[in-house]
Amino acid sequence: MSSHRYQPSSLEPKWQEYWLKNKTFRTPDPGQDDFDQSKPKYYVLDMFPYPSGAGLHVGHPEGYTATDILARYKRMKGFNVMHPMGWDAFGLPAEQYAVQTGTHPSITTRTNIDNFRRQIQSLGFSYDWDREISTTHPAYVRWTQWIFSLLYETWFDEAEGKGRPISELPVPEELKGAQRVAYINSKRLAYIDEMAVWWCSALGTVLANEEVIDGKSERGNHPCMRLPLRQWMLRITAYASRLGRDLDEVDWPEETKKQQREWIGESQGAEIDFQVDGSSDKIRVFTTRPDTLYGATFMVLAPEHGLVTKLTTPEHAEAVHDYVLKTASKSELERSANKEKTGQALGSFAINPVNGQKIPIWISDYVLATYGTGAIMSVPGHDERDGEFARQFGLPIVEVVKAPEGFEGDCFTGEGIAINSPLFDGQATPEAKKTIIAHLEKEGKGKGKTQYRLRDWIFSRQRYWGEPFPIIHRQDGTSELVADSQLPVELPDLEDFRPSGNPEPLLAKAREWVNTKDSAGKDALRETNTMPNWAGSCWYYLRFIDPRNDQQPWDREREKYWMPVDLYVGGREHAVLHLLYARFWHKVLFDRGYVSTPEPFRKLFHQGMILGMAYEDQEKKLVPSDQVSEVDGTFMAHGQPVKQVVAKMSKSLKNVVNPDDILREFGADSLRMYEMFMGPLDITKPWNTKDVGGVYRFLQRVWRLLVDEESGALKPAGLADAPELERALHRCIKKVGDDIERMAFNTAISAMMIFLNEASANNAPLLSQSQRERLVLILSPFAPHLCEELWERLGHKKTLAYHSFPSYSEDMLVDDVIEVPVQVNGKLRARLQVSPEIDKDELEKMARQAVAEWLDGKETKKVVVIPKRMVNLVV
RNA sequence: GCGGGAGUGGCGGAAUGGUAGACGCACGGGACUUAAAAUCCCGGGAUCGCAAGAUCGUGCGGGUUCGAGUCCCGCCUUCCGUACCA
Repeated sequence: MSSHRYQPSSLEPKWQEYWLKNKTFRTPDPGQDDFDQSKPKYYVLDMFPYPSGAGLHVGHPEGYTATDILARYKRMKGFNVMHPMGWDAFGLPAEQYAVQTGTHPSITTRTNIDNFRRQIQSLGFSYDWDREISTTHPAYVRWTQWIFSLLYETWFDEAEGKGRPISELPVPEELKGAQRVAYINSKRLAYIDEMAVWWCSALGTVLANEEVIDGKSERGNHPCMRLPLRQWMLRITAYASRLGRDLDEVDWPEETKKQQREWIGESQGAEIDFQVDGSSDKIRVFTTRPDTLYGATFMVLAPEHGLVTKLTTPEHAEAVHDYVLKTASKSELERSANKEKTGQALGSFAINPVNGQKIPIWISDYVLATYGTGAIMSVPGHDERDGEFARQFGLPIVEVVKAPEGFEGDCFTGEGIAINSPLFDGQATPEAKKTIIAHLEKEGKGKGKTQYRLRDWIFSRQRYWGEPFPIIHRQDGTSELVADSQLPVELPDLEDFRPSGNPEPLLAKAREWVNTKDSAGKDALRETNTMPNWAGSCWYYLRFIDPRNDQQPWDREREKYWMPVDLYVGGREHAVLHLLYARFWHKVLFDRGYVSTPEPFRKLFHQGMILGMAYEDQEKKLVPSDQVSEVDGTFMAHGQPVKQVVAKMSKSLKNVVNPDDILREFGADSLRMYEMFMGPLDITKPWNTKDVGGVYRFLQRVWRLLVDEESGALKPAGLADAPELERALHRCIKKVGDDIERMAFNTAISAMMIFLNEASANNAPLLSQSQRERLVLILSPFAPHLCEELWERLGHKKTLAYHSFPSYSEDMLVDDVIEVPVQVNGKLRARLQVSPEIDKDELEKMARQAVAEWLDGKETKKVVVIPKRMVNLVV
């Protein structure tokens, strides 16, 4: 056995230590001595991880390797590269672990971070570790609270369409004292409101709308219910329009932009007031089809609507009460699963503002309390749901839009010509909308309105392991911010983290902490809610720019230089949550002059999910991998054959791949290479450990090409660049560079394998010193440990990380002889070896000769000759 | 229901409208070895044929084109997202 084989286990730690010790990847900032202003900047960011107890899984290194290749490549291309890593470490798992074991979340968090850092460093990523941050660190929490304070001190000026300091808010003069305070509070971007929110008793907290799916918590899948509670809210709706519009300006996947647009859910329409018959009450509705107002034959309120009790007549009271109770007890899932319409008449009537008709008022759970005004005008002739409801309960249907010829179906929901609408009969839908809106505005009965699906962000949680609010409640019922100089408000120590089962925040138990003084020195109480764990990730990309600044969240000059993030890589699961919240905070910071760009992330890329192998028995049930064995090429479990399929990695299927194991067997460079070689970065793909051997062998062959395995000495180099290899190398350099730029890492690796195959073929000439060096350089972003080692052995004293990426010349890309296919009637019949400079007529002549037997005696109708590509003869 | 991807060998995948299956895995054969591992070489889309070769072939059916995996129309399957948003 040769003693100088490629040994990642000894070579990789050596270089990881070297990089850390020499701070190879420290990034100088503007204003520092070693900062080079002449270079362009490149900020490449990973979505930072939540450091879970389970450690890294193979999905993490996928995105991290991609960004690392880009970071290393851009450094070699002469960019100042910002490439940081940190920890999104607040959140429920650490707290749930504390409930089970009594270990304080801060201890769990520290252990997990240490483990994550160790694992990430063992993969050789070129992060600037001097910029490491954790959202849980007091020096970070301080500025998260500072941004909250900024939100609290900002109001949204509709006229200017931007956030402004609360001190500039025009307050009506007649408002004094408590009224004045209440008015100001009602305009803040951070405000307290009582509203129906999702409460999850298993998690012991309320959740944001975005965190609840089908009535179950996104995390843990626990049932949630709606309760009216007093909560901190962030006025993200004020930015709805800009959050939608500015998506046009960023280079993001269309799917993601679309998801955000749909989440924001902008729709144009009108608000219309319906007078209640015999009462001064009005019911306000939102509709996107005000042109169908003549067809509104009844109204439907959400069961939770505030006027329900008041508008119920005594003879309907019992039935209405029953219906409201029934709705409240139904889970969201039951509500949406059952598409059959249910409802209950209230017994009272409203007046259709355009024709004075008396129309009945109903309640039904198909009208959502949380959208629009929680009430609708029902137009059963032109809305599917209203139509179903009307047929169910025998309510009148009036046609007010002419359906096109040949339209079949009960309900025409498209645009058409207005009929049975005296004010605008004959008008097309868009025109009719304008007419009716103008009419309603003149009468004071309605107005044009843009409605958003987006709700304000419920920002408080009742948990422990999150940022406390920098808020103090005074005795008189008013509140004040904790002074910036007093930040951060740190979490009190707590021993018992069990949820109380009621919506009382956990921090309320910390009596000594809660009791405090206000700025006037009077007894006061701290806010006991904590922030959701999105808070820390809303601005971490800004803190990376200036992570140790204790005077301000970041230096403005540095921010101007580094922002925006040039490339942001992370999973699709954050398409609406994190990415929308972060954009919102960024826009507020922009309006208030703290950042220089309206959008934080210029280009966004989602890596695909990595799935595991799984086995399916004949009943199509998945069998855990440890019960499966391979016998003569077929997979067997419990004596039955099973089929190999792909499925999500999960503990229960026993198919989770641990990067540590792969690393031990093949090394970090192979793991990196394999993750990139699996396929395109953005697609879902199955992990197959056997395939890692392929890239491992490739790296071994690179090693053997340069190093004598017997002696460990560098093999002799060729004296000059062998021309055929030189051409192949130029082609490879071009392909690798182009493919890195377009993030097609799999084909870049394939190109290097092709070059290696040529360079190590039996009759291949020796690589020259220059050729070896260039090979090492282009491979180095992918397999940095191996390449640093080879670089050193090639005689270099300094890291290759800042050496310029090899260049290629165009005329080296062309071969002396190329193969040109000849087709007859589109079918391949011959191949010609010709010079690329051959002229068209000559090529045609050669082609005719080559396929003479196919042309025999036939007349050529058409000849297509594409120089350097192909010849097609049509007979 | 709606929206968005994707369907190419045994598997992962590659192909600016121009030689389909690069590269890798697995598999088969061979070399080296006492043997194995490791390494190296050769071969693999299907069908027919001893072979040269021929025919078919990128989910299915049409179309555009000298030429379609790629573009257009209509389906099927599958994955992901979303769910009464007025």
